[in-house]
Amino acid sequence: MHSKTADSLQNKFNQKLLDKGLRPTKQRSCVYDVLLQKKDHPTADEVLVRVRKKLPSISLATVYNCLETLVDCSLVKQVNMDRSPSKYCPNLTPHAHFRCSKTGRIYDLNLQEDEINQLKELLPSGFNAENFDLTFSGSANLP
Amino acid sequence: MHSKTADSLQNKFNQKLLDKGLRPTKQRSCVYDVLLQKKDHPTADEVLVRVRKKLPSISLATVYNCLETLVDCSLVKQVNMDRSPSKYCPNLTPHAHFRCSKTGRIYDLNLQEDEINQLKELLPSGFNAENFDLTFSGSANLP
DNA sequence: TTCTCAATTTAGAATAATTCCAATTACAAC
DNA sequence: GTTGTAATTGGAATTATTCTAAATTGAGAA
Ligand SMILES: [Mn+2]
Ligand SMILES: [Mn+2]
Ligand SMILES: [Zn+2]
Ligand SMILES: [Zn+2]
Repeated sequence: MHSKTADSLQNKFNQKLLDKGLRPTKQRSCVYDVLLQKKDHPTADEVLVRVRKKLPSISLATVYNCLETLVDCSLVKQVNMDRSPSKYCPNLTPHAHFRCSKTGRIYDLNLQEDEINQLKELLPSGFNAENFDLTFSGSANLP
Repeated sequence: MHSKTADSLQNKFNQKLLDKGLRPTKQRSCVYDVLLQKKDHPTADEVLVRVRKKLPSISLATVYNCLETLVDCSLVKQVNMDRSPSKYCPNLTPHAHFRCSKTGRIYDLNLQEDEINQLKELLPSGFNAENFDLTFSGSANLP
């Protein structure tokens, strides 16, 4: 597969916001860019620090507002683990997460369609899942 | 299998606490009993209300302390969903959760050993999971 | 272009779950 | 019974997030 161009991502951003009657402001755009540039599941605080490199006067309230808007527009996923601060992820494909207990680093584990079907087979009859949340934790020994 | 008697559960409770050099106090015992009596994943606030039927002067701080102790002793699991208050569950067998979006009710989905192995097969090599957290949400249509 | 006005941003206050703290109480061992 | 540590308690503190009300922005109307 080809990776998305900056332009096609920009178009997707504009489109999804306009679809909901919302404005593609520079704050929203910058928050979204920050998430695309380093896909490490930052918290709102970390997003604030990164966005301020471009928009030094943006407020934390606005970062929270923008993140909520991006989640509502299905441009970003909100990721919650235990009771730690929410993290944000621009990977919209169905995926699980792995948190390394040593480093705290979070990895995306992309899932194939058949793997998702396997997951849903865990449900007894009568249960109809629209969503799932799967997080592993342990140690990652990567090359 | 036979279900555990009240006595054998009492023994397990005493044993696990004593193993860690902790006292099986009436507050800890009562919090644990409340979780066993109605396995509906109550929050700390809900546990407080139930425990006060037996111990009217117990404090919320003590409920939090007791729940933390029970989790540390592997008598109870702490269950977190999104950013809602922590819930507590005495089911120690590996299981997933299903939250009905209509009623908010939470169901345990017990998993067989082979199903757990299936889950761990989702991990690429280099990832070693000690734990997993699997939560479905959707609508439950039960008989 | 200027005007208008709803949408957005902003700073700071408020909220809510949880943790911390310092004082009291309980209780096991001596 | 005294002592010493663990546990409980009420209230203060913490922290992530949401709310509020005022200022700013910017797209479309005039
Ligand atoms: Mn944060
Ligand atoms: Mn609660
Ligand atoms: Zn992710
Ligand atoms: Zn459970």
